[in-house]
Amino acid sequence: METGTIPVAELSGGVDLYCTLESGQSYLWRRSDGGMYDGQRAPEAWYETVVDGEVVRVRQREGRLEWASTTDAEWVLRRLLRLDDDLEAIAASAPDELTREAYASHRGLRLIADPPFGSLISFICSAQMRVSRIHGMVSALAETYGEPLTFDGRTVHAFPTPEALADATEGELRDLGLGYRAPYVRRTAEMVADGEANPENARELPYEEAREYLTRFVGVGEKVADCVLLFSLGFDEAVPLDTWIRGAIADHYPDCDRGSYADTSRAIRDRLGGERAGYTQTYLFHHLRTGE
DNA sequence: ACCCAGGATGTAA
DNA sequence: TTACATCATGGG
Repeated sequence: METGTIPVAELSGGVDLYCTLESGQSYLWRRSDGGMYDGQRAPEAWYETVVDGEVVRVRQREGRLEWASTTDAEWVLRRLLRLDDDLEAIAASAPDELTREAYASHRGLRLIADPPFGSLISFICSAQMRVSRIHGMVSALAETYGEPLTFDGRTVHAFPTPEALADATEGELRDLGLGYRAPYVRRTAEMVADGEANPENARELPYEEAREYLTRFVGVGEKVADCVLLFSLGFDEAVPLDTWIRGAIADHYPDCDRGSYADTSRAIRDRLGGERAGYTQTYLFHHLRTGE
């Protein structure tokens, strides 16, 4: 076991592990106390995930991030949690009063950079679901089809491989509570397993082409594609138009409603800060959804 | 019982 | 291109 610490004071704008990992961006972590996405902070609780077969565990305590892992995980954490983003500058770029309030209310919330396949399946599951249930569904997938790894006397499940999910039957997935998303997950996993397409391929494309590329996966429309681009592939300009953001547009940016997804997307992207509108969107989503 | 949740798909015009 | 019905499931 390797361990280390990262002083929060060294990070521009700090970090808040709870806001970052329980704001509906990532469903690939689990909290060691069993709870998560219940709206309750668990001070000093460990968060665990598996990346490339390595267990990574992290918690926030006494002004530091403490980590423990099967490998030297500091660079992994810096990449996953985007610890080198200049959060102070990003928050200072809030375009209006509402978004300033959102940034101020959730200091330390960082965008995450999840592994693409897990992010893709997570957001296929997210259709018409509450965040706590999405996390439950993804956890069920991991426990059922993911490789179990033992670390420090505990069992942690990796997110399933495309092959493992492609081999699942629709009925099995429905039994896990996926509902009508079950065939979407199975068929998309099959596409990746067969090499027909891969979410990684979107990384090299211009933003709107990348979004179009991802919609070839079954169960992926423009909104889910934007989530994968923003929360996994580093497209900070992506603004997923979900029910909460559409509500914000109706209440605060009515002139940005242009009818179609693509046109509304361009308008709200310009309004929320262009190249990093997605950062602002993520704060706005968390701010409005939690009511804090 | 009714409504809603980080929507997508298939069909019809 | 846009409009609409349909799709599961659990929690309020």
